[in-house]
Amino acid sequence: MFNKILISDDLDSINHGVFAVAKNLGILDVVQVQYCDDAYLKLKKSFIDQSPFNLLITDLSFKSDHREQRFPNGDSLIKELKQEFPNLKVIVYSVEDRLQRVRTLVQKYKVDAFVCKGRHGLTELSHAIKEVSNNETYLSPQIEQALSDKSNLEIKDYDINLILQLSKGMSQDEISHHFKQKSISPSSLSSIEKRLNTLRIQFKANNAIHLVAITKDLGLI
Amino acid sequence: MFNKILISDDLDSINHGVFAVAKNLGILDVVQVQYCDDAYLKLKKSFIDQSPFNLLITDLSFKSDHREQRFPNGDSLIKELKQEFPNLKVIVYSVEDRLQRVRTLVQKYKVDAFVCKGRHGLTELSHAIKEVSNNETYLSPQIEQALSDKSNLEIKDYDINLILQLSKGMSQDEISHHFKQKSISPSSLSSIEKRLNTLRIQFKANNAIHLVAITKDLGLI
DNA sequence: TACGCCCTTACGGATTTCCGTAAGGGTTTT
DNA sequence: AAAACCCTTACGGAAATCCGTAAGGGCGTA
Repeated sequence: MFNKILISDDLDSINHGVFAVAKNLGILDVVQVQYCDDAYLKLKKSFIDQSPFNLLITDLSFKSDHREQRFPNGDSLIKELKQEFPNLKVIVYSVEDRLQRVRTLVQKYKVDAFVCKGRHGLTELSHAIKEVSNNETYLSPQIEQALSDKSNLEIKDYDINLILQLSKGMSQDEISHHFKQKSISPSSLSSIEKRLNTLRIQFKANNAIHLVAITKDLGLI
Repeated sequence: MFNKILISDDLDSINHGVFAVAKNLGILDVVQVQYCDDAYLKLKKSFIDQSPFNLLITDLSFKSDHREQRFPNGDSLIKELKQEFPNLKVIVYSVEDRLQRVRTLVQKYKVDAFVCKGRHGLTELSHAIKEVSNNETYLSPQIEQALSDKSNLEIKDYDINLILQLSKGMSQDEISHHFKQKSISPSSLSSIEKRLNTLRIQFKANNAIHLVAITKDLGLI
């Protein structure tokens, strides 16, 4: 079991519960922060001081306020940490349960567990901590399928970027110019039309508006 | 101060903290539920038994699971309760901080306080309980402006419905037919175009796609 | 009543999106 | 090497959108 862990969540109400769970598992050294930047600094320092944290439990979305932040959300923090401290275990504790989001988190950033805040979030979190301490991974039941099989549509960064530009109000023609300028390929209007067409089919969208609405709901953009 | 209150939030981690706050204020009878339907039943019963709850603290969004629910979210629960038990005080405790959403909650449903879950959510909640017990209302600082002045664009239910249909993939022509069938006025294609045009201007949207994306972000649809 | 104002609706043209076809280039298969 | 395949791009027509103009009706005010 871990002996020193860090909890990062902007909501004070949540920190409450997570702290209790950690203490319940017999973890003595439990530190809490409410900003990703604070989490980073505390982790960095702990490694320099040769008394590193073993585990980070973090939320994904953090409300922004007056404090200027280098890491505006959990995603960016995790990305940096996993590069700098590959041995640090990371558990995501978030309300996020959209498969696409979970998938990128787990596959790209290699988080060790993903627990959904929910009616039994704390129970699941407790399981997760145990599993991760045994070098296993853990996913909340409702998102276990996120990694498996079919639903694994091949959506490339290009596609996401494309839909994102659309959602920002650019016409397909403007996007074409924009891509040409940034030398993103394919950039011809025709190709963009074609790509959007296949995306519409994949997502069963009637038109571009529908496509944007759907992918927004999925958390893809 | 209240002597009997009900807390309704699907997240176990949150209930933790809210419970602590209530107890801290010296409230003896604090009951927790994780479903809106349970909240409704407990409230109903308490009134029948002549020992009514004085206050409901509830979240807005509840994850749906296997249990079929009459009230899928806090909004619908509040709407019903305020009709049936006008004397019951209601505090919303939610991460929601989009002004448009707050506004309809406060203006339409007459909730007594709206507290945003945040870094100091529990502190604010404590304030709110005190204020409401003195027949005052309370809004978290970051949303106080929600009720005041300018930002009060006149967006009617019709407009929201219109954009909603758009986001569901219907063409403007289809929406026209749909409205005619449901005798929603105006229903002509021309009027729909016109209305969308003014909405685009209001929201500074370049086109319909942009409009849907913006209003989705605002929580309007 | 007459006038002005606003809302609904119709119409027409410019622009954009949607969708099929097809040519050219690169890679893989046979 | 030829064939098959995939991807990018071009083109053209149908459909939908965007946008201005204008006619008619309801309502309040002078």
